[in-house]
Amino acid sequence: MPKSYDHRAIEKKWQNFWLDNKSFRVVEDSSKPKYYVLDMFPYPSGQGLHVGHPLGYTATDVVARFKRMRGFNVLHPMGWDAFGLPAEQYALETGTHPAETTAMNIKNFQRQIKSIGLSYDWDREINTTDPDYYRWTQWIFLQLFHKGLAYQAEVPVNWCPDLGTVLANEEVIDGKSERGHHPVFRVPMRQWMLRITNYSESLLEGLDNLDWPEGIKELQRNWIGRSEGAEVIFDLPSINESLVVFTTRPDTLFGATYMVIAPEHPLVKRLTISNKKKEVKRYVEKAARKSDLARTELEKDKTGVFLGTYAINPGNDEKIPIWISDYVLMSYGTGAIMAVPGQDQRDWDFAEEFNLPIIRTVEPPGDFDGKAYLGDGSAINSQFLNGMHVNEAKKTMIEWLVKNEKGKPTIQYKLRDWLFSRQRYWGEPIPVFHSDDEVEAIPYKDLPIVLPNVEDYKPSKSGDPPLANSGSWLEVIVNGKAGLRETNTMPQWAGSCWYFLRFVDAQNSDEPWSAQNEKYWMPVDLYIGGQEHAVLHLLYARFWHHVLHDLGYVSSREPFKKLVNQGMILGEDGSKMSKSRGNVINPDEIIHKYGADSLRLFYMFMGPLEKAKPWSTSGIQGSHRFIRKVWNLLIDEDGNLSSKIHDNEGDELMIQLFHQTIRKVTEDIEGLRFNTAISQIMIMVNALRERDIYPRHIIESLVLILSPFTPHMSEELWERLGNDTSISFHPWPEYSESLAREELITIAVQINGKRRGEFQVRPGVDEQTALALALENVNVKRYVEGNEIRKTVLVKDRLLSIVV
RNA sequence: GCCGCGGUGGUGGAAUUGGUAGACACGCCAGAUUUAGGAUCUGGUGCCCUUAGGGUGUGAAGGUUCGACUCCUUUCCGCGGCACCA
Repeated sequence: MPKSYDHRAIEKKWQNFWLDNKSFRVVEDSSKPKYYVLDMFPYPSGQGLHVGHPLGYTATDVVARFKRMRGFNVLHPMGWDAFGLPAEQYALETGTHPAETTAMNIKNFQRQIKSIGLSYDWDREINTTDPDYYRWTQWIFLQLFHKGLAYQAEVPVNWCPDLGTVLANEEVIDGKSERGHHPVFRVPMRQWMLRITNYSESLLEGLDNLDWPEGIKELQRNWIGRSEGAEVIFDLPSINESLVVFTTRPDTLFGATYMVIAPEHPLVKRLTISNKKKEVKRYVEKAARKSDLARTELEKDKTGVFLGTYAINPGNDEKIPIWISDYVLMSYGTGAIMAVPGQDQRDWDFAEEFNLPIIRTVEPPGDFDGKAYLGDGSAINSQFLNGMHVNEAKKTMIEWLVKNEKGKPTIQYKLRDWLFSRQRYWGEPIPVFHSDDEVEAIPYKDLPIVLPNVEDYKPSKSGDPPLANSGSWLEVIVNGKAGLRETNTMPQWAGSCWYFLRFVDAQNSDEPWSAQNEKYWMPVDLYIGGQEHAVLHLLYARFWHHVLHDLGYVSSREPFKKLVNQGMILGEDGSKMSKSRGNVINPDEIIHKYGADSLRLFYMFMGPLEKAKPWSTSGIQGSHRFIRKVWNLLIDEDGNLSSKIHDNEGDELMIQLFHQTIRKVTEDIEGLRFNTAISQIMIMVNALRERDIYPRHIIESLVLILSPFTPHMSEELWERLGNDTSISFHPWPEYSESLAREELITIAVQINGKRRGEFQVRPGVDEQTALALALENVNVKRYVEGNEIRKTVLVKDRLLSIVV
């Protein structure tokens, strides 16, 4: 039997108490202000919780507990993002059904999460692989489909043979799959796409008013990649047609000395003269075969082929040669560019390689020694633009283009439509069927389309999904029309695009959520998760939310008001935690050894939430030591409440410190500055320990303000202090500004900018008195004596600066 | 290359409408207690000078100011993201 604090017994006791009493079950209550605090729900992997997970979870939990004590009605839910590759890969290897693996992993995650003492409302737990959940994921897909935002297209996709699936652009990194690093190739296939590009502007604008880290907003802005420019029409006399190019620099039109179109461009064949056909064909085929990896590797050397025909530069009616090159992408703009080597480095490189003319149209500064000049300057060699600076020249040229019907202003985005189908088994079936070459929606009433049991999860080499072999499941008759079900499934992102909406009404079996609950809870007030979801999840979820808003299903345009990214927990050696480095810390072991409260407290004390910080064994020991210190403050060696606790106001200094502490802790938790909140509590505990008497009201408040961080110990101490209700909903202590004020303050004295002494005085002292008091100090006197005081500056209640 | 974030003791970090740099904690040193280890308690701890006291110090260099971790200029280093997007 441990003499002092027994974290294992006490933590178990209160975890059971909270679960048995459903302490954190929340119901809508319009008489109370709401607060929705959300974690990015995890993918329940076989590895169990990583040390990184509980950091964010603890932060939201501290806020949730704090807000409850402040009188808010707090929605704090948890769920499982359980569709996805690993369970399916595991099934391929072992034959265990992904549903089985998933259930097992979820159980393990639940156990781990409960052992941290997180205050979730488990009645709202959700699982994206549950038909009662994905029924509504399918429902939302149909909303998109009926709105024309989901469509099929034969598109070049990122096909990954090793994974047997196509991947989204976002899932391909340097030509390899994000998961597993397998090579990825460009192959045309029939795919489902979501028209996220219709929402480019909306998604961009929405960012402005969000309380998100600037970095994440910038990342999304870059991803959307808006650029303003113009479309310019070039005539193609050889085929008697014209071709539109996009440029951000219409002012450089007079420097366009050749044109480049993408190798995949539909006009390539017709624009090629006969004796170039062979060469062009070879180049086009080579470009098509190139994986993304190869394309990036060959970044340095420009390649291309002259087609033998010409376009007419609308600015000066000059003939310019048309080339193909893989540095022009079919997927951006119009797949064709006007090349202006004088003002674009890529065009310059190409022009140098193939001896094409270079005309500068912007005067570079005298000392400019580079090649292409991208900066501002006066226009030259540009007829009516000459002398104008870039911005004015752009404007003038666009006006000219419009007037002469040679072009118009336009905006381009880098954002592409979202490839939404996967040739995999473990995902939501797409609720449509194919009949006579037509695709039709499954009626809402027939949802969910439940994923059938199959024996073979393996995708075929041809790219046919596993569901293609699922026999009678495929056959469907809707309104007398027979057809075959869609065999592609949705990507893993689908379930997480709306889970925060399901939480507001998790058990509703008639609709995905009720308008009433949505209006009450949404938007999410605080969303905490890893930075790795900066673009993918957060952009997709915002997209769906914007659509749902346009359809009138949600009341707010943006789902997540405030977003915070927790920093990574590094290994004790300061590098990324990984099995191969052998620096992985297992949260289970830490909780067993030091307790959940120690873990929570240490996480919050380590440093700023957003920062990456190394794990520290002596650090967790320190937190554990502090917890025992607090315990020993209240509970004596025999396990009784300390006899030093008295109904007593406390001495003046203690009262002052007490109010300062309440103030700082309150403000710091509000601002998510947990580390400094804890440090302030430590200061108060240290001060209390020096006293012979512990004023009861201060001790009670101490337990209260610690409770968001160390809820188990706080509940236990609260009970031992004689309370018979849970601390979790007890009102947060108030502070008094006047009692927090210092009676006597220390003012530092600087002479010529160097600190030479200090004196104590009541607050609000004026400059003359301060100077007089300062001069009483021997050391100060020494520096001032024999010199003339030229100037004094008094910083109120802080410092007096004397210049001699 | 471009964009974003960061650089403060031996370590994690405090402190920014410009106002006592290093709070709090870890570690370390000394002492107390203990059969020993551990635990606990007390004191010390940026660096340099023997002390009073002084010098110096927030990646580097310069600038503004009575006063700069904080503002400005230049520069170095680390981390994350994007990468032929016309």
